[in-house]
Amino acid sequence: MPRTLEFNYAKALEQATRLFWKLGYAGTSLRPLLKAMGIGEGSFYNKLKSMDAAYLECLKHYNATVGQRRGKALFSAPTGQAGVRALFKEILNCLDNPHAPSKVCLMAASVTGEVLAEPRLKKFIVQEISKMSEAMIARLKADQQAGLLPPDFDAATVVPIIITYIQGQWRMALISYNRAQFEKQVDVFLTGLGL
Amino acid sequence: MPRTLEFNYAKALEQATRLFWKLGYAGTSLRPLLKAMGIGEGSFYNKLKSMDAAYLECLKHYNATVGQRRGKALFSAPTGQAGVRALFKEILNCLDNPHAPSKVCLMAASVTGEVLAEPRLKKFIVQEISKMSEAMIARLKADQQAGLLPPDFDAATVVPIIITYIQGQWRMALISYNRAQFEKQVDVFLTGLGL
DNA sequence: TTCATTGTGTAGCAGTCGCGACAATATACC
DNA sequence: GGTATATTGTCGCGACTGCTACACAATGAA
Repeated sequence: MPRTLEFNYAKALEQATRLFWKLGYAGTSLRPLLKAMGIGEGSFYNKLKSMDAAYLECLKHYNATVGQRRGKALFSAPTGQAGVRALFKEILNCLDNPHAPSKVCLMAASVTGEVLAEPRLKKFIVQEISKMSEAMIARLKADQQAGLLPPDFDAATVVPIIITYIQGQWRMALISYNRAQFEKQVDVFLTGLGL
Repeated sequence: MPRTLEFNYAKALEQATRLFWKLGYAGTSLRPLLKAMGIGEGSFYNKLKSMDAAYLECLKHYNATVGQRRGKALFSAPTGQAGVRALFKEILNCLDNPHAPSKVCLMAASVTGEVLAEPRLKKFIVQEISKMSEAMIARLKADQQAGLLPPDFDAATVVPIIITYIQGQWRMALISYNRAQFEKQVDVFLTGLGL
């Protein structure tokens, strides 16, 4: 019965995601966003309701694409230990990608007072981080039960440390990034944790 | 020969710092800032020239007060190793302070695309971080020469890892903070690094 | 006192903000 | 074809952005 959507929603969302990724949540205003998406106010508010909602959709889109690759790196490795190292390799690949709108992961960039002030955004971000966290804990505990990690290895403590370190990495990369140095630091860091 | 400043500059700067700290660089607009400082446009632009310049002054003020306490924690300890642990304790104290405008360190909160886009702000931030970094390396190397740390201890690699972890800590605290957990994680983290 | 110098308040500029009203348009079922 | 429904572009609202021009007030030196 209704009229069909005139613009390519998937393509528009991808462009929106890239702009948010480049300029940040607070730094992105409506007009440039519309221009990047190639649509007008009418279409935007018809489909996306508000800026906040649009940002949330972009976060979901980001997680379904870039985030999914990280999950894959973590899970397709033979062991949890190898998975964690593969995850870091994937992160370094992102940092090396010259086509990315920003060095910082869009998710990590959202860990800010401004973004977290929106309850629905905060809920989603907290959810996604704890999802990743719990998955990592599960894999490492499996390693442990298989005898690949010592019995006194405390996955529930180590994983938050890793997540915290990753958060820091995204930020530090904004200041100065050198792959070789990062690789060495990651190795020393993980080795220290017994991984 | 000139007219004297009518308002208390130090007090106004303190208030400005607190507002920037609370709302962030991009989130703080001129009018509320003026209200917090208790002055008008005339006085503001006469003394501070621009918003960017004001933010820089606030960063300097923050470093001279809060930042200085962290430096003290690092340096007044008997050894570098103890200094690092004291630094983390100081950070946790900040996270526990209910009167702070925000959980995140103002400096760490400035490690953002938006802030770093301003060359003068970026220069200052990079400078301060590398100052802290080099000081920490020096202290740990002194420990090493005194035989308190093993000869293969690589301060130049370990210190950036610590800095990175601290950056991550400020962000993670925005999501959920529990002192006991953080303390345990810090302990495991530092112990893993040989500290 | 006179005068140069600087601080302060007011008013307003030109632009942008997110958002909604609205008419025109295109679709799909009857 | 008629009609209900949904998408689209345009226009503009009211509020806010950082910033500046300008008149005026206060100061201290001559």
